[in-house]
Amino acid sequence: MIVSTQRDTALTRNQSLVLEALADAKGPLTAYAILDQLRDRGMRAPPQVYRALDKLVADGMVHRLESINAFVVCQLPDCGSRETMIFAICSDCSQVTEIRDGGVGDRFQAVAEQAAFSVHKSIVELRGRCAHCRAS
Amino acid sequence: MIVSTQRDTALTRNQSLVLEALADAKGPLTAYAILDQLRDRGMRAPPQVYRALDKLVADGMVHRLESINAFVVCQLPDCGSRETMIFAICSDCSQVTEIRDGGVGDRFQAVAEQAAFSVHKSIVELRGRCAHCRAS
DNA sequence: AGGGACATTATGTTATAACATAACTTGTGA
DNA sequence: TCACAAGTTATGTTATAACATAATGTCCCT
Ligand SMILES: [Zn+2]
Ligand SMILES: [Zn+2]
Ligand SMILES: [Zn+2]
Ligand SMILES: [Zn+2]
Repeated sequence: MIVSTQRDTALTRNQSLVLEALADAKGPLTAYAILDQLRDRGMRAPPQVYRALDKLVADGMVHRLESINAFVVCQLPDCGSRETMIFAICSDCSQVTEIRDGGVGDRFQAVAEQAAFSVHKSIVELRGRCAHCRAS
Repeated sequence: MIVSTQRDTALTRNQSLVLEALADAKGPLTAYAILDQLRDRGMRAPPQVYRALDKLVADGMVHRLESINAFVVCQLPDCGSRETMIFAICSDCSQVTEIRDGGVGDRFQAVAEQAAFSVHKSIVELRGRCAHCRAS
């Protein structure tokens, strides 16, 4: 039921539907899972979902998890910035914790500089087990 | 803690072919690109390539790049360990530089601990431009 | 103001490309 | 004959190309 976006133009219907699906989900969803979930609200084909996701990701309201081909709603404020985020993805329950850590980004810049590489975007995904799954 | 790899066992024919293809390539290759390249040497279907890749990745001789669904031959010694590697992937020419940096892994452990998350594997992929592409 | 002409943006639809694995069969050597 | 590598077929999963239509905005002319 989250609708408010500080950053940009108002969301279109499809964008709102996709964002709502992700916000209501307990964890990340694949594009096709979103599609299945929204079929009875008019979503019919992959491009509709992917186009909505493109916009939401560009605005920092949703993040793509590269290692599991899935999408998760942003958990932190001000993710439109280009700052490095760390995603801790539980291999058991697939729940995601989003962590902001400025130091990591600085470190990447430093090591990349040694390799004469200019960093535009950093992808950091930690695979492991969350506290809940370790306890059970 | 189990750290044994099958590195000392000889590679099978398909494994050798796939490793050779990746070693000869000037950048990462997708599984299907490898398949196409090896058709005239007997490779016929995706499972053959993926099974070879599974073994080479498990042994640390090849790395999977999650953000581009491609594979690259290891550029550093002793990658069978669980140490964190950083992959700098040029968005222009797709060439990859593999960087070892122990500090980053320690940092991940620290921030994950704050979130009660136990890290098993770290994925770090930097997207940007290599020196050569920036110059041209 | 009102109404076309045009551009722009969002959406819908079909088809297919690209990536990955399940399931089964066959060969091969200890 | 048992295990395992390899081969084969089919299918599942993720993502985009290509084209068509609808909705919206913007301009100019009357
Ligand atoms: Zn975020
Ligand atoms: Zn968990
Ligand atoms: Zn390596
Ligand atoms: Zn380059």
